Amino acid sequence: MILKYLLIINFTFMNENLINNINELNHAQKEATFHKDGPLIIIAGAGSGKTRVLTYRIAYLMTQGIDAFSILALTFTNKAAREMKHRISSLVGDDEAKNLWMGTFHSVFAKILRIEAEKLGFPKNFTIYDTQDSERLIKSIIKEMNLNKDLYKSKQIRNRISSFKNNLITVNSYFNNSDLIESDHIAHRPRMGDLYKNYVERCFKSSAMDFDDLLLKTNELLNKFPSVLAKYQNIFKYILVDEYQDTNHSQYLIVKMLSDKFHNICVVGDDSQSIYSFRGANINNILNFKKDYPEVVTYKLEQNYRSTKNIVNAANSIIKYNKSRLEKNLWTSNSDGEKINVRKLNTDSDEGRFISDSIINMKMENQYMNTDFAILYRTNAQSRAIEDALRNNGISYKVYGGLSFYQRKEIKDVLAYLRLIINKNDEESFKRILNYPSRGIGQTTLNKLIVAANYNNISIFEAANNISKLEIPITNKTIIKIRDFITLIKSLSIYNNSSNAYETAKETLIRTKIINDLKNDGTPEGISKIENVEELINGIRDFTESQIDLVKKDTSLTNYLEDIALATDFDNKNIDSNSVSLMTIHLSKGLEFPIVFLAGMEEDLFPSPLNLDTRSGLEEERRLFYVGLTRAMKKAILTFSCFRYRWGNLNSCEPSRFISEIDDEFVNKKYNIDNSINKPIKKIGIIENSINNPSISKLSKLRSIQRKSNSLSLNKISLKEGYKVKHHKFGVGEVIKIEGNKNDQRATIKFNQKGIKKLLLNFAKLSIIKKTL
DNA sequence: GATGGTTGGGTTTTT
DNA sequence: CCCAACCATC
Repeated sequence: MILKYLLIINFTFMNENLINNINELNHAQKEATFHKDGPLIIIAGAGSGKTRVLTYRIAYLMTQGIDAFSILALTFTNKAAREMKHRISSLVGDDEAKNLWMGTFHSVFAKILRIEAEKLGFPKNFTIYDTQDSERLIKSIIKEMNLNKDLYKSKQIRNRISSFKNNLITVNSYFNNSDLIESDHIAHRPRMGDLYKNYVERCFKSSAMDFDDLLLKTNELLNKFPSVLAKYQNIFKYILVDEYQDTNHSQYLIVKMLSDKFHNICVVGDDSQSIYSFRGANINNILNFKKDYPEVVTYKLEQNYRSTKNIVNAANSIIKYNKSRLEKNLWTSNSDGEKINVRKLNTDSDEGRFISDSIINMKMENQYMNTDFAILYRTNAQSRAIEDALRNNGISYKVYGGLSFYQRKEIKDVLAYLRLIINKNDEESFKRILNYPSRGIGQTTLNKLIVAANYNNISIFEAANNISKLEIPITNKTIIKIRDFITLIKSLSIYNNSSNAYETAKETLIRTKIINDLKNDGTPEGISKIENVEELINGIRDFTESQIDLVKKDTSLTNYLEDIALATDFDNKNIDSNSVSLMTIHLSKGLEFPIVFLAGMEEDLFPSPLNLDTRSGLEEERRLFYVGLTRAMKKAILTFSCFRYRWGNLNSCEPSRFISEIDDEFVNKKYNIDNSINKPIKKIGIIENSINNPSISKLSKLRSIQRKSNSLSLNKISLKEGYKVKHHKFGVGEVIKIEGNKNDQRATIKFNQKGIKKLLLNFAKLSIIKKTL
């Protein structure tokens, strides 16, 4: 009904292309697409076409005379934004689509903050600190404050500050909150508040904002300046938020304020796919949306177009174990497909080998391409064993995430120069390169500069710039070196004033002699560093060249740095590079692949032991599993190993509880039948997988057998007294005594539940939980 | 202040 | 296992 009505009215404004596309939508999708004014929430199950709805909805709004400039669409990744924009361009034309405000929260509001920065006391050219920068700064503040670094762990402190910021707890509100102060006292961190205060001040003095600041300062801006709020409220007449289940409180408030005038707020999400609580995401934002907008209209997209029945039903059967969720019934009219396969392997290397062998076999049998396969895992560290196997089999692959390109040391060093050229107050960049390449200015001198800067309440650069006036006790010889450094930065800065990003970057490499330094290194690592730096420079060239096509071209270094500060690995992704994709399940959100391997389905790995303390923690792990499984279109294969290397030791593992949570009728748990009797360590040598699976190549069998001898000898876990260990039957305990010779070691272990036991290490299935007391 | 070697510590996920 | 931080030496 609605559809008919709208189509008749609007036919002339919508082009045929758009009409044809929209006509393919199902009823619920159409309704959500055509909902015009007022708040709406779209609960969109996995693979239910939410991106299509969002895309068509924006295109549709544009045909209804709504100016592209007044539509704000917030996505979870920049890549998603770019793809959506591209798609909309093809529907309504590039001229209009390019005017849409589209991007991640961080990138959109960074842009706005640059425009409004001065109101908050920041210069327009503020630097964006990534997690590493923040942590380094916190580390140095902890040192300066003479705090015990075992109690004040920089990483933990950063997380805590981050969660303060994401919940809009400023330094002032911290000091007014007795609960927070008390909890830090209990945690033996009475100086937490001062630490927080110092960190905020140092960022300010550095003219830097961290990731959380981009949201916090936006809140501050909109709260403190009603005229600014009004301005953006009027600009953004229609606001759309994708992946709403993963927004944090700070983001929630921004959206709420901006949409307060027109109430044209559309949020899309799936509570079952909320997996980012560790960075402050609050699932209640989606669960309680109705409370904020009583007039909200809810649409549910429940038909899955992505996966087979077996996959959808398996996923449903898992998620029902979660207590808190919105009512939803995901279904599909796709074919049954194959059951979910579960495979048991000996070791993590066998797991990798099984996966790569399977890929080869499936490619031979079914003409799959490498790009049809994804290998997903819980932690980045798991990629190594899989990579080795793929490499040995000559399968090209690409690992996403992990240490990103821009986080590599050599890249950060070059970027530090570029950042300092733009913003001389940037403390972290200054510290990074003051003595890189080595110019004879050491830690002692740096400490003196920091003290002087703090004392005079100026940035380190200023302190170094005024070194003689400040009477810092530094020898003349060193002062000359510092002056040279300052002059270098200043001269590059002047050069940059009349050059684009590419020219400045090239000039920087020449004048700083970084390339010479790397060339002198000569090691393979050094060579790869040179290659990386070259890649960076090429990237900068591409950036400046791509700007030339744009209407508002901006080839400046400032613009480039802004661009990469919020870039992720995905943004540089080469989509048609014929490779198998490896990534964490987190990163796979929003993607789909015909064939998905979920590797490392083991207790103590997935679910992560760090999330098992709370019900909500476990439920989030389960949602993560749900996300992983629902990436698969045709086939999902779960693998787990009996033994896995962890920090250099071979540890025994047990299958993840999630495997048994899948309803039996959708799973093929072959390993149970073939291998249900013997499990002791002596049996490791048998390559269960190869025996059960004739399709695995002989070559691989040979390799596995060769491997076997290794496995056995490596199996002796190097236990020491005081270690905490876990036994599959006796539970957690502590090693009291080790005796016997190398091949016949026995350990006396005091188990928490089952008392003291003597175990033969050759046979006991033990895994190390903690190496010290 | 640079360098090289040792040790101890740490792995969840990321804009 | 892999890194960073620390220490001892030049």
